[in-house]
Amino acid sequence: MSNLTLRNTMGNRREVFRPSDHRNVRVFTCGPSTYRRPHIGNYRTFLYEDLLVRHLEYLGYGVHRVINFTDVEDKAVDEAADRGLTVKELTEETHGRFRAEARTLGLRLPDRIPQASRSIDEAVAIIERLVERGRAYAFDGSYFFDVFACPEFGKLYGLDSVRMPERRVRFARDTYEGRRWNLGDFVLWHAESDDARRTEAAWETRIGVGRPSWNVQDPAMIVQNFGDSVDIVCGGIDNLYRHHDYNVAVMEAYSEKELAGFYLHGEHLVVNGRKMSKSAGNVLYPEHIQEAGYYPHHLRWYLMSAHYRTRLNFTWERFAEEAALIDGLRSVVENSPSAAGVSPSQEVLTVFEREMNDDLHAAGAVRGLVELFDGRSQLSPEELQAVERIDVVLGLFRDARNESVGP
RNA sequence: GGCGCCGUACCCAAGUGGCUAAGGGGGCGGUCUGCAAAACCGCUAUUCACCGGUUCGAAUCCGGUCGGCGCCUCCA
Repeated sequence: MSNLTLRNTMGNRREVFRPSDHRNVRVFTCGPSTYRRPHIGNYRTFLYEDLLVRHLEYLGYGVHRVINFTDVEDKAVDEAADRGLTVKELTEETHGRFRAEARTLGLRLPDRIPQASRSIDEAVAIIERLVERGRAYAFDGSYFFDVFACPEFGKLYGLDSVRMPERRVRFARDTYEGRRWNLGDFVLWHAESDDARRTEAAWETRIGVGRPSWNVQDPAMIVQNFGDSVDIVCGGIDNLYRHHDYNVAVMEAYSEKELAGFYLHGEHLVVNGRKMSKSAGNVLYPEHIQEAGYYPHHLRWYLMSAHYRTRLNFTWERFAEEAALIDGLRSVVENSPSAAGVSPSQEVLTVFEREMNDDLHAAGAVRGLVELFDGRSQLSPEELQAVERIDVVLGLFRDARNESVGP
């Protein structure tokens, strides 16, 4: 159906994309934290996922995308407890702001965003089955995943007996806090705590009173929305170690099927060569871009101006250059005469499809347009027609005739 | 300490085996202009951190060295 090639984190190889159903694609993407607001690096990840979904639709697939809120994880409970809120109230606050900012950036979101707090039954069912199969065990009201009952544990990250033998051996010998059997075992269910009770993040269930851990919330939402497997799992690179590999372990122990055909991981946005962090004081939010006099399309383009699997270094100097580039392109598009009934320029479509089918190289597609239109003041009606068609994916030009966009 | 990514001109950056190593910024020179700005034109890496290897051929592959960054704490 398409010539789309994607780099798959599983195996770290480029593979031709083929969903299990040749017409429909199931995409599972990790949503924002519910305990603090997303910064522009978070939005970079959501943007490449947005481009993935839009491009799959361009290629003719029906796409069922889930973006999730893991709203009962430890930090959400802590934050809610600190502020005297329930986790539900905290989630609603975050959710509203996220939707508003996403809309401004042109990120399309599903109408409904699943929440871990609404998939407790699925989480319990998963844990029960893992216990039945000897893959998980209870201790003092909590439940843990037994990594040694899972021979392939760590296969996504590469944590296997070939690459990290000492780690497996160490897991075999140690115990941790007298609770876990092995150091590598991870929690599936937290027994109820005072903070959890206070923030209403505890549920009475067949396996006890408590809440699902981060490691079982995604599997629960996958089961709730897709069943046993999906076509693509997406997220930021930091989700690879100890989140997606745990998801793989849990889901595959549960279903005895492969979780996903493809795993995509986006690299981080860094600022002046350093990772954004609260302690470094270099965290940038969309409002900082707005305050500097830029518009959402500048940020949207900037965040896609490097391939999603390469680290993007934010500097104001480079931001200004990229803003000038996209404005130049937009003004050419804006000055172009439209005409009904013309067929789109094949040359433009070819550049776009070549780049996007090459592991979603949106930056290459746009730079290809810049090269194609170099020195021109306007496009032919056929070229404009093509630009409008591919902009359904890129989302950079639609507002070219309407500058009233603003965060 | 372990694992991984990266190192292309003054700056940013594309390019992952083969025509003369994209592009942008900056700088320099020019056209235009009362002067300037803007715009446009031209110039700005015999070479891709360094050393060695593979190959007819390497920025691209392999080994090593140096340097930067990231991960190894529920951080997209």
